[in-house]
Amino acid sequence: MSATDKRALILDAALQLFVERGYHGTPVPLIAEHAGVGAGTIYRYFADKDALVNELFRQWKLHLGESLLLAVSDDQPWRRRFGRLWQALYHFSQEHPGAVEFLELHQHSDYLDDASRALEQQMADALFGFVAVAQAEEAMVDLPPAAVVAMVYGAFLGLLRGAALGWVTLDEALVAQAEERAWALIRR
Amino acid sequence: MSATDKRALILDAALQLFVERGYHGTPVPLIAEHAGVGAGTIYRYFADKDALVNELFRQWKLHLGESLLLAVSDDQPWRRRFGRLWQALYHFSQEHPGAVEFLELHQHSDYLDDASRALEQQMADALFGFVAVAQAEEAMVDLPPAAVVAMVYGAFLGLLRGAALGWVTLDEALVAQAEERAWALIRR
Amino acid sequence: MSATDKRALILDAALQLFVERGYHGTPVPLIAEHAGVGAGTIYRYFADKDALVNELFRQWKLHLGESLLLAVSDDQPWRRRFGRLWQALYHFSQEHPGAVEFLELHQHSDYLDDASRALEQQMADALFGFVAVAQAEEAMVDLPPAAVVAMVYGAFLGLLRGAALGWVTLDEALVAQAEERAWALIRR
Amino acid sequence: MSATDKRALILDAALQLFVERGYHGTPVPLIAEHAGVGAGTIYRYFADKDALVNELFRQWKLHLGESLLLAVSDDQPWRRRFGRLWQALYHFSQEHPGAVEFLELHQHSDYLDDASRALEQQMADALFGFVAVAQAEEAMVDLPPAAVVAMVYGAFLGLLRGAALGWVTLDEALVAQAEERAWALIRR
DNA sequence: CATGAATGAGTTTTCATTCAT
DNA sequence: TATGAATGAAAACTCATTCAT
Repeated sequence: MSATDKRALILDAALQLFVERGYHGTPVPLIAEHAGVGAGTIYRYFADKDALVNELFRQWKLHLGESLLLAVSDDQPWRRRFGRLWQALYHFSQEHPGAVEFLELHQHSDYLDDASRALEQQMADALFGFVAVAQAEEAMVDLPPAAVVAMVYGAFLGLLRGAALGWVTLDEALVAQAEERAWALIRR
Repeated sequence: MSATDKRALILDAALQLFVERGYHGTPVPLIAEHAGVGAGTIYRYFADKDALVNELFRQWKLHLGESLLLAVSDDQPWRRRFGRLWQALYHFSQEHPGAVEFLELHQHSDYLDDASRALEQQMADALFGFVAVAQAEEAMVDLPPAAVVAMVYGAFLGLLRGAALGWVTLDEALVAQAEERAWALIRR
Repeated sequence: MSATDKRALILDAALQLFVERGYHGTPVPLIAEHAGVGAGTIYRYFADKDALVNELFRQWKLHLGESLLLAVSDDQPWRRRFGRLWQALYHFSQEHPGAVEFLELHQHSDYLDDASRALEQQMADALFGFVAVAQAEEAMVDLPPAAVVAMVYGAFLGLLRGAALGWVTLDEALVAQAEERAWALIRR
Repeated sequence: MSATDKRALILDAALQLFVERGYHGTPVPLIAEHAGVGAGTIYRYFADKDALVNELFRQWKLHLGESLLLAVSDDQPWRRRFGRLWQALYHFSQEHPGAVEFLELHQHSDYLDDASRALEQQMADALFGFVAVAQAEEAMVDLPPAAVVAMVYGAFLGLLRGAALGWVTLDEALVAQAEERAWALIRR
């Protein structure tokens, strides 16, 4: 097995466990066990547990950010661009189970370092900018862009959480309906 | 100081610390320090740390549930009833800082006991029922009730999170606008 | 048992173990066991193992320094003052077994902090000053004061080491003879 | 590179590191890194870390012993023989930096094996014998031979330590003066 | 009742040693 | 033969919980 594989196994195991049990609730040896490696091996790839969680955060934040930016980059009507964003979010959450939930776990955390916080700010600013442009073209409701993003993203996270709790069954049909409602939330 | 006071001091300190640092990230002696009591004293009021967090969960879940049910219990037009619900949520979050955030921290947690989970289910069912009735009266969008609740509650939590991160300034005006948009999200 | 007692028990146990096994060769739980306390207790009195060894170093460096300075502070002939110094060193080493050896373990150590090093320098300077004054009065050989101190102190440490290895039996008589020879080493 | 070279590289790296950080404070992989070999390679030349340190000890103990015995083997006046011993010690310490210090690190160590201890005893006995003969010829002070060796060797080590701490600058001139004083220490 | 010093089980982290390449 | 990634046993350190005061 290559070193890259092992690193990836560790990150994957950590992602699932952090989502299920939280950062402080997850012992490093448990991550190792789930990754199928020795406990000491984790410290060959990450300086410490903090470095691991920060790398995980940045990896998924970047990955999600790229997916979302790609979705809205086309020159399309705003309704269509929003639809692609919403679908990208959905498909990302399905293809990378736990990743979106993980990114939300850590909002106020003591263990996120400056680089992680800076990246988070950058991603947020990109979304705020997207909303601001739409507002300038009178295609989106005139709330502070951060509030628009917060509500839409919050609504999506609500669905994800509902699915995790077994209250909602997320499928293409429901997500399409939800997209319609989310658009109603923000369209002018 | 009465015993009730001390119990309340402990619960209040625990609430703030759990929100800031998470359950596993908060040492019991730190709770004691913030509460202004001895570490041993906590164990005179709660069997262990698990019992404390479960009691806290149930206390606030009940409190929030009562506030929300009270808000929608009047016989009013649905738009009005939704508005009262939204405002109740907002005022609750302002009057009890941390409580709403705390309740969301613990969705999949290992440490919530059966009683807490049952209570959570009960509260959720009450909200789902509210939505179902509104749908029966053709006042609300025809999504699964759980999805409606998830999106609206998620949107509100998004605003709260945005406020905590300093991205949004929550005030009466913004919350009223947000209410309007949230209604757009769910109205038929 | 008072907190001071426990602190002293820990310091005493650490002194003996560090002399026998070295700093890095002594696990904290072993210190705890020898002190008759729990392993966690050590961390109530000392921030970490480094803080413990530094405190130990400063305690004995100060104590030894006081004993030596007291010995030479009287206004006496130089031969007599040296004799008192030598005897003080001997009695200190007998009354506080391990302390002198411990102080010599740590000459180039990574774990001594700035305060410990500063104290060491201060004690050394005091001895160098003592020699310089004796030289100014033409009572002591005209080598660099540091060299004089190094040789005399080294000769004493050699005896101590010889005693520890069972090669020499240190008693009043031998120490008195050795004092005579050490004076021959440095007198003008 | 020959096997002998690699073995020597490892021993040299270990010598310096053990002097700087102590045996227990020196990780094997660090020795490997300083030696420019792989960590696993060390175990092709030495059974384990203990075997390495014992081999190092015996190598330098033998080497130093030979140098000292060579120095005193000539049939010369005792003052002259002592002078050659002292100079041999000095030159050995300069030509093999760290070696003399290393030999002193390990006086009471748990990790020295029987062979190393026996060798140490043998070297000591040789020196004691040298002193005993000198005493028999009434050329040396009538202390126990071990005490004479301990004081002289200790005085030399003191200078070495003083040099390492930057308190003394060891050069030919100082060492010659120090030799004079050391002789004063032991001559009848 | 209230406390906080004490503790040992549990956590993070290190490192001597092995072994597949 | 040489390597260095991998490991698990052991180290440093934390913290939920107890109990003497």
